[in-house]
Amino acid sequence: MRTREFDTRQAISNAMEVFWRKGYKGASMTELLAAMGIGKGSFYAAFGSKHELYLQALRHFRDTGMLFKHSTALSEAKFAQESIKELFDQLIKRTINEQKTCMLGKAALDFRGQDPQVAEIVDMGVSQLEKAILEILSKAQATGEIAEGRDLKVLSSYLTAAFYGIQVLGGAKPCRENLEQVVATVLSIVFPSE
Amino acid sequence: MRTREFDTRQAISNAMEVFWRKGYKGASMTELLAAMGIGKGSFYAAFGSKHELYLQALRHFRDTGMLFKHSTALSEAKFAQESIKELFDQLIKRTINEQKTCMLGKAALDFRGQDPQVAEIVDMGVSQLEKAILEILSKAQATGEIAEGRDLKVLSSYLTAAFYGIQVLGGAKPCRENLEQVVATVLSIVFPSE
DNA sequence: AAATATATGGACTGATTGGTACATAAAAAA
DNA sequence: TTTTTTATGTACCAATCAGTCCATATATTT
Repeated sequence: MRTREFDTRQAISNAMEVFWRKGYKGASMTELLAAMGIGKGSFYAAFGSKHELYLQALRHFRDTGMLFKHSTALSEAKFAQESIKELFDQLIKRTINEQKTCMLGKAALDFRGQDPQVAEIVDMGVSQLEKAILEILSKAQATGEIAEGRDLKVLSSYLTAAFYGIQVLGGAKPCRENLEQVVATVLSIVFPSE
Repeated sequence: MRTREFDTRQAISNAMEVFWRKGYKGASMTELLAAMGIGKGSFYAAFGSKHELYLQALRHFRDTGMLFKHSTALSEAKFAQESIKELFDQLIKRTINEQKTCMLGKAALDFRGQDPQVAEIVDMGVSQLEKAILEILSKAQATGEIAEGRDLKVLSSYLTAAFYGIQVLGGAKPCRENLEQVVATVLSIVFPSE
């Protein structure tokens, strides 16, 4: 036996960064290998193919809280409105400053109806976001912050859609003020002011 | 002189379909030429490069009402709510049935901050959508369908964001019923029921 | 009808694509 | 220490990539 000289997790993480920035087709093996810091031999022994690596990178993105950082901290905030606001604030910051959008959302558009494996990962990821939001809203409903009788599942889908819509709008027109106003409008239906 | 044997506009339209389905990198010249029905010689004489063709395809998409069909009919509907509802209904239909999303939105994510030429076309296209929505809302405000004092610019940005968000959500989770509920939620803030 | 000018298709280019084969290196097991 | 087993780097592969070149075809102009 001979031990592996690289850290698989770290390699996937580095590859993810490349896929995130350049997309699947845009990322060449040469570039990926350079980012991972390994040679072809090691790569194909460990991962099998570029496509397989991409799936791993997507899963890594989904499972390491890249969608929204500090999700637990978010859901532990006192008021749901704060949590959700914070989620969108982070989103705007990333959209404007880092010019990065959710890798899963991009994958959803790139592979729509073409790759069942990608579809499953994306579906799970989006469901995860919806579920996290739903949990926040549920607590809020329990404490009276949100009125009884409102359909929280629909609301969390609604917020998820808004989450992605803002990324596309921000990609096309990176104007912070505009995005903030849109967010305020989005939230006004979840948390009416009067 | 020798006259051109193909219709430039038609060729661009055909190429657009390929780019629309497969993206920039995903569309090979071989495929594009086949769709356009011309040879390499003619192509490079007429268009110069793949990138140039892509820009033309994007402009074509933007300028031929691919975003939402029958835009004039939409804005001539009696009630704004009907028009906007129709816009989103068409969107859901296309998202679910044809699995096609707005080419400009995809371009915005694919090229964000990387290609100024693409950025300009996308920006114009999105502005065009916002403007069309704004016009509908303006008429609605004039007739009292929308209350005075509401910021229509923000509302139209909000609806545009929703427009794109629904495409991503629908790409990830193609469930018609869910999308319809989300649309209902989106519209409820623009047109409150009571 | 001859001259001109441009469109056309196909052969060809070098670079790059993702992926394979294999000889060697090295660590664990014996 | 020797054997075994796997990791590694490199040379190599066919296929495909976008793009060039050019001889030929064809329409317009004279």
